[in-house]
Parts: sequence; structure tokens; C-alpha cells
Amino acid sequence: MENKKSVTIHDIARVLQIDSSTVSRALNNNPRVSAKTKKIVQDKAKEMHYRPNTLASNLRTQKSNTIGIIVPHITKYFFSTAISGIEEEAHKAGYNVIICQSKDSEDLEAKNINTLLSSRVDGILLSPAIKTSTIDHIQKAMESNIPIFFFDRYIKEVSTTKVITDDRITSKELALHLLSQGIRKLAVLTGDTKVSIYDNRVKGIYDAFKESGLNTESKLIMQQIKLDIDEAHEAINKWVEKKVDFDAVFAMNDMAAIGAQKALQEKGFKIPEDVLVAGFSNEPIAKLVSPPITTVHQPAAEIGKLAAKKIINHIQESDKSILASETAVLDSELIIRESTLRKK
Amino acid sequence: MENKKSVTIHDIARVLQIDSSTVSRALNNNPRVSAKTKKIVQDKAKEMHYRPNTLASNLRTQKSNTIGIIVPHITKYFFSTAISGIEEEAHKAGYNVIICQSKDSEDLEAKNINTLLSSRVDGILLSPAIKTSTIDHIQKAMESNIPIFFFDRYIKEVSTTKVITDDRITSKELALHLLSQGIRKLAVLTGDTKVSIYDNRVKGIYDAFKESGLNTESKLIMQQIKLDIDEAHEAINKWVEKKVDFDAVFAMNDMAAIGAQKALQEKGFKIPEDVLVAGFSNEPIAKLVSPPITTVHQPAAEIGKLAAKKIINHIQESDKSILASETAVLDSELIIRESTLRKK
DNA sequence: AATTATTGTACAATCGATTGTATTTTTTTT
DNA sequence: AAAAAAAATACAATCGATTGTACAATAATT
Repeated sequence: MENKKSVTIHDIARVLQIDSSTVSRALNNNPRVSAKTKKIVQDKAKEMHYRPNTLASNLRTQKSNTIGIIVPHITKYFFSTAISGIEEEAHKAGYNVIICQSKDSEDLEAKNINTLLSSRVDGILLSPAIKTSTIDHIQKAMESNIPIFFFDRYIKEVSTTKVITDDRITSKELALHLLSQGIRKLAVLTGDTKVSIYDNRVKGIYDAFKESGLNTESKLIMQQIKLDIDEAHEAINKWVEKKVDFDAVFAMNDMAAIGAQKALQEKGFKIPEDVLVAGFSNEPIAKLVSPPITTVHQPAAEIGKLAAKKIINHIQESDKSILASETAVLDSELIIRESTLRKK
Repeated sequence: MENKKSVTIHDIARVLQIDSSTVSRALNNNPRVSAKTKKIVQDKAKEMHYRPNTLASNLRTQKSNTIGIIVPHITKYFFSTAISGIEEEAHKAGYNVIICQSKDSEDLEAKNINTLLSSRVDGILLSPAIKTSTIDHIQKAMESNIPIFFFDRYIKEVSTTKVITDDRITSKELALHLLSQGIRKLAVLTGDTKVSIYDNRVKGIYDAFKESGLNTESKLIMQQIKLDIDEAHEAINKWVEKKVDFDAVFAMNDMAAIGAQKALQEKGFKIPEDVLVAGFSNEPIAKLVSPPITTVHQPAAEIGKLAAKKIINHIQESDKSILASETAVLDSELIIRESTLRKK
């Protein structure tokens, strides 16, 4: 079997005895080509199974109509949902997306950025890695003149457009809700507060304490962990064994909340009678465990959509000077479930 | 701010007063360039922040070092895990991936294939949409001479390499396990049996009945639904209301199993005392509900890795004639949990 | 019918990297 | 030191599509 080479506009031009530029214009519906010729060309293109070579086109036009996405983990529901949102908007506008995972590693993130820039993406939507401590690789990329926007997570020191949620506000709401249940002491499981989202959520908790006039010294304990089931499980176990007193757990994501709930139940605590448990992000699983867990719904798909819209806008805006970097904040929503409702 | 054009090998060549072909060879470590010149060029390239233009390179070399992936939904844990596996192997081999979602629509799937072919990916890994009834778009793509391999799901009528799991065998195992618990009647919630995976799982159940010498007429009922929480919930409710007799549910994915379990519990049935419940795929959530649900673990990451390896092998093999299409079957694993263990 | 305006096509350069061939420079051999 | 061999570099075509400019064909105007 010979190696079938793919059909080019030159092949079509040769067959029709016309110039390839005319073929190109005909296929792109350019007014300089007569309707008659267009029809002939388009028919022949279909007949010959012509498929435009995006590489060649992109090279010539200096744009790839592609948006790069970098997320920590595509297996996380929040991110895969956000990606879906980005994809949807991107496709609507005729853009493709390339998805990369940083696995929360700064190295990989830098590599991903490089790959995307080499692929000449028109823009990058980035939700930075937890471990991102230096911002060199991002700064350098921004010098290359292709826009990099943040979504969900962001880096304070980098000034660019971001699409985020009002974590701080909703975190405060959740904390107020817990306090309103009359708890003695709140235990918080947080992620690295160098990460914007965790920082904001913690600040929200302090806001709630301040507003309630409560003393964080005596009524709040906090521990930083890797926010997954196992580490949360372990952290709670240690607290219980050390007889640390608390009667509510606020974990900064749902997986940690589930791990905490499991650990507490194994130790014989009843949720919510003995201890309240709350999470964050509204993973589908949160409402399926027993009891269903109070959490915060973040509009992942909307974040993705908006971020995509914004960067596409930016790409297509010829006069870049009028585009300042802005911060779009989407509302998140407190979802109260059984796990934090004290029975009367 | 002027529009910074990116640095090309020609820019480097001009600065160094040498030919761009030498620059190209120096950067690619070609033996035709002296070590001294290589050093000079590479240093200068770094200094000038040179970044190769992948588009140009790909156009010239007629390969993109990119693999396209099409899955029904990236938000499904199984698929995002498989994608992670593919990515890992691909990156190891110097390939990038482009990920597309078909949303289980044949139209979108065809569009995705077209996009990928236009982007000149070197190969496509496809897990076909449920709704894929015609195979034209796949056949046509295969004519274009770029390999399309299946993973997880496949289409019988299309002969190409596939990487799948031994669903039928493990489904049979699971069914045997249920039968061994001494059940009266098994209720099966299946997806569209036109889809390979569901077809195989159903066949596995029949295998188990045959092996046990049991009559499927009297001891098995089956219903085809969209395998999600809500439809499963509804299906179970209807059965219960109609007083259909069964004391075990085998749902062909975990979400449906969870929906079924919820519905049964709401109707007052105890799991597993009154009814056994089993799912499929070992979603993380399956072990977190109460009671934890018996399921089948499918090695998603391994499937992805193997599929990636196979297609990269195929791409890099110059003598395509020796490559026949093959079927790799990976073992899946029965995971028995509380939901199907009758208390003695 | 001659001139101008308009429309449709063809020509040729270009995007940036790669690569076969030709040429120059250096090294080795006699 | 001249000839041959080897190494390093330069030249030029190419990948496929796009696009500004030039030219030809037709239509409109006088």
C-alpha cells in the first residue's frame, strides 16, 4: 500500500487548470472569486476529499486558532468541568484547545507553557500549580506577547486578567453558618495558603469570626495538609487521639471533608449530632455520602466559559492597548446539607 | 508597544553571519555541524530567547508529534484517568496530545476526527460515542492513512488495534459472586448494548447463568437506561412500585449503582440484607457511599498507557506492512465490598 | 467603437524550519 | 607542495496555504 499523500489546493488547481490562489480564495469564500468558480472548486474539493492543512494555514497566518489550557489535574471534577466550559466557548468561536496537566508541579507547568508557546497557541488559560513559588516562567512567557490569563487559581504577583470565584465571601458565609449552629470550636483543614484559593477561604473564616466578635485563639484550630481523603483521615485521627476538642470540621475541599467524616464516624462520632462537617467545591460525591456534606458550589463550567470568552476577546481585539487586565469574580453558592444541620 | 515578532533561525543566522541551515542543524545537534559552531549557535539561541516554531517544523517534516484523543466525556473519572495515562506515555516519547470530547454524539465525534486530521495529528485514540451507529466517518478517516486505534470502547465492524478490558470475564465473575450469595432474582441495569462494553458485560452475565445452570427467564430481568444516578433511581422506583421481585441489582456502572442503592434505601430496603447492589468501573465514589459498593476495577491509566504505546509504535514503525491490527485485553478486577455481602 | 471601470484570475512572495546538493574550507595522504 | 579525502558550511527547494500586486477579461460609460 503506497503512502497516500493528502490532497492540497495545488492538486485541486492542477485538476481544474486554475491557479492555487484561486482555489484558496474559492474555498475561503473570498469575494474576488466568481460564484461559478467557487462552486466548481468546492465541488471538486469535496470530490477529492480535500482537507485543509491547518499547519500550513496557521504558519502563514501566524495564528493557530488554538487556546492552551493548563490545569493541575484533569481528573479533578472541578477542572474537567471548567475545561468543558472552555472547550464549548472555544469551539463556538472557531478555536481548538490543547489541554495540559501540571500535576501541581512547577517544572511541568513551565514545560507545558513552553510546549504551548512552541505550538504557537494564541493564548493560554492557566490555573497554576500549588507548588508554583517562582513566577519566572510565567513572566517570561508573558513577554512573548501571547496572553496568559488565570482561572480559578491565580498568582497575586502576576498582573493579568483572571476569572475567579468569590471564595472569601462564600467561605465566610459557610463559617457563619457553622457558628450559627452554636459550635464550641471549629477545626479547619486547609491546603497550602500560598495558593490563592486556600488563602482566600481561610481569610473568609477569619472574616466570619471577626464579624461574630469571636476569638479565633480559643475557638479555631487549623492544620495545613494535602487535601485528600487519606491525609484528612489521618489528621482527624491524630486530633481525636490527642483529645483535641472541636465539634465542627471545615475542610477546604470535599475530598478532605469526606476523609474527615469517615475518620470521625469510625471513631464513633455521629455527624452532624456530635460534629459538623463541611467541604468545598460541591463534587458530585459530596451529596452521595452519608450524611450528605455541606459544601460550596463553584460554577466551574461558567468560570471556564467566561475565561475562554475573555481570552478570545483579547486575542481578537486588534488594539491591545485598550485592554487592561481585569478580575472577574463569579458567585459561588453555599449548599447546606445534612452534615452541618444540628437536629433541634 | 510594538508587536514583538518571535525569533527565528534566520534571525540567529543573520546575527552570527552564517546560514540558517547551519543554525537549524546546530540546534538539532546534527553531526554535519562542528562542535564549536554548535556551541556558538546554541548560546546565541538561548540569549535571543529562541523558541522553535513547531508549526513550521511540523509542516516541513510532515509530522506533528501529536496524538489526538477522543473520549465521550472528560469529566468521567475513567476517561480522565485514561487520558492521564495516554499523556504520560506520549510525553515520554516526545508527543503531545490534543483532547476532544464527543459528548457521546456521533456528529461531534465526526467533527472531532476532522479537526484532528486537519491538525495533522500522527494518530488518533478513540473511545467511540454511544450513539455511533454509522461507521462512515471512521472509515473515511482511516483511509487518510493516519492510524485510529480504539481504547476501552470499540466498534466491532471497524478492524483496527484496540486496547480493552476483559469486561465479559469479570462481569461473569461478578454475576457468579452475586449468584453465590443465594439470590432469588437478579435485576440488571444496562446501557445501550450496541456499545461494546455493555454488550460484553451483559454477555458475561449470561455466561454466569449458563455456567450455573440457571434459567435466565425466571431469575433475570434487565432494563436498558441511560446509566446515571437519576435514571437508575427512577428505574428502580418503577420496579418497586410495580412490585417486581428481585433481590440483587447489577448496574453497568457505578453511578447507576449508586442511584439504585439510593432508591432502594429510600423505599426502606436494607443493603445488603434485603437487596444486593453492584456496579462497574470502580469510581472513587463507589467505596465512599454507605454501604460501599461492589464493583469492577478497570485499569484506566494502564489502558491509556498501553494504547499510547501501541499507537506510537505504529507511527514510528516504518514498515507498516508488518503491523496487523491486534486486540490487547487488560485484566479488570472484581472488588467485593459490603453492598453484596449477605450477612450470615 | 473607443475608453474607462469593474470583476475575475494568475503570478510570486511569504510564513519558519528542514534537507538534498553544491561549494568551500580544512585535514590527510602521497 | 600538490592531490585527494573529509569536514564544515552555504545554497536553494520544499512543506501547503495565504495574500498583495499584476494582468486579463468582461461590463459599463461616453
